[in-house]
Amino acid sequence: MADKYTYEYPRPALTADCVIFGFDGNALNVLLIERGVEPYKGYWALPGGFMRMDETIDECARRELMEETQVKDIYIEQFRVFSSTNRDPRGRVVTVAFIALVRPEAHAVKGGDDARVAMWFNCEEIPPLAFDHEEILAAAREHLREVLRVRPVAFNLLNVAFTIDELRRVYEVINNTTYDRRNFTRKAMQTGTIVDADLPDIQEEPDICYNKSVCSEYDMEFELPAAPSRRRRLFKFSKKKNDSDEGSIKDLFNF
Amino acid sequence: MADKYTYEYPRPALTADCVIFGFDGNALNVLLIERGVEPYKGYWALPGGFMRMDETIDECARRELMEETQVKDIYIEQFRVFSSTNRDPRGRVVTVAFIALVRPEAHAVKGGDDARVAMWFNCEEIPPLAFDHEEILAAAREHLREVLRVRPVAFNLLNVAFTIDELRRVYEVINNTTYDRRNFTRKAMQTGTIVDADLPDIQEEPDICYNKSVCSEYDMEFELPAAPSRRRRLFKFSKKKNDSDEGSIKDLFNF
DNA sequence: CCAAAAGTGTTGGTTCTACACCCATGG
DNA sequence: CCATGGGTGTAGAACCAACACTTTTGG
Repeated sequence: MADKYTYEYPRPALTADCVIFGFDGNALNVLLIERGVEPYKGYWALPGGFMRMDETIDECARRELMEETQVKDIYIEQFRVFSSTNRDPRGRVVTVAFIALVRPEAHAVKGGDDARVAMWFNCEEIPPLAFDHEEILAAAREHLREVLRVRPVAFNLLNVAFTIDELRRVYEVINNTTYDRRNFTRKAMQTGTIVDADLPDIQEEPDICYNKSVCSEYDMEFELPAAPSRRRRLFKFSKKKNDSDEGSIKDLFNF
Repeated sequence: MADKYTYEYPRPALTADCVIFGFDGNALNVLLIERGVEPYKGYWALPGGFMRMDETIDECARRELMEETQVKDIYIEQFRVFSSTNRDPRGRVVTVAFIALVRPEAHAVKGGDDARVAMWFNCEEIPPLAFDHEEILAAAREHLREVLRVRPVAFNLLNVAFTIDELRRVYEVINNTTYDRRNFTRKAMQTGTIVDADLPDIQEEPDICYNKSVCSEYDMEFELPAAPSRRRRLFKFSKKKNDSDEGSIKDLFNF
């Protein structure tokens, strides 16, 4: 209870906040937590918490994420530090914001282990949030859009095996547009980023989490979708770049 | 001198480190500072420093940058937090890493105002660096490559008026490849991201710093390149997106 | 049986790549 | 006068956008 830690110069408190995105087959959702204490008691907020001295900020974010979702195999990446001097009424708190993408399997959220109430909200129907979390959320959606152009992250919002229409819907929701079904299908297949998932592939590797920096242990504790009753064509993500598309001009100036 | 600041829980120190990129017409350079004190005395390091309690981390980075380059109109953007528990032998220090892009005008660096020695290094010939700065630098180069695909940042490495070949060289150096001169020219012009700079354009706006989040005051204290003796065709950056290229399929899966 | 969703090809227009010569300038 | 760098066009190949009908499945 006593203030035990002293320093020569003032220091901010450091936290990690996670914007956890999920996809329910139609819309993009975000996991929020209801605050049980002041400040902002009763408001919804992004899950997050203080960094410990024996962990990195990424480990901190992953720990918070685990507490909320109970799922290991998750894409997570930091995207921005928020450090306005007045963003927390209790004092100087700097937060590192993360985005996390979880597969539908993890959508069943047990209330976090510290008795907080967690709930999924449609991205388009967000209640007022605590602190500057609305700003963080808006930045997260923008970041997700950008990163989707540069790295194949969409797959982390789907089960390992998915239909093309599910994938297309993810792209549509994130980019807030619509795509022609046939053209999308052709493009996705001929670029070689997805392959049939029916049979385990030759040259097998864990095809999970494609992350630049922070990368977790792989897990694969998922079960094949119970009884594929209808014969829908299932795909999975494939890392393979199919041709020598290095440094081609057509990728330039696509702002 | 006494330790005056006490907290209930331990807190890390928080710093901002800048990877300052410059372009000399041929290669990509980075501005480094020689450390005058332990630890890593005599090593080269990224410019950076501790955040004050009355500034954001972005203001901190900009302040450090100003001290080194004396230039205001600079593109700067945070890109990653580095927080390994042992990255600084003096204790727990978390750093927010930034990339900054400066125009050739700023290349003449006066040694920083605190008597530190600052020097430009070719990106391909970097000496051993202090702390984890080599890792930060490598991440910065990777980040620069990614952001170049998504936002028109290359122009911040050139004078406001530039030739197409200069622009092409910037792209080549960052992406570590080469482009056909004619094809690059055609693409750059027909996408409408550059326009002739000869005469001040209609519909004038300050065409500086194109930055998503952190954005500075504009300045424009540059002079036209002394005596354009040969008639080279000069261009400048133009924000204009020329057609309805929103949500087109061809931009997808370009990993 | 019906409604809803998934699967599939073609065509015309645009864009990409690969490639070589001329002109202007500076030395 | 020569060397260098900057400027410019075309033709064949690949890709993109727009478009409608059939089959399957679930209710």
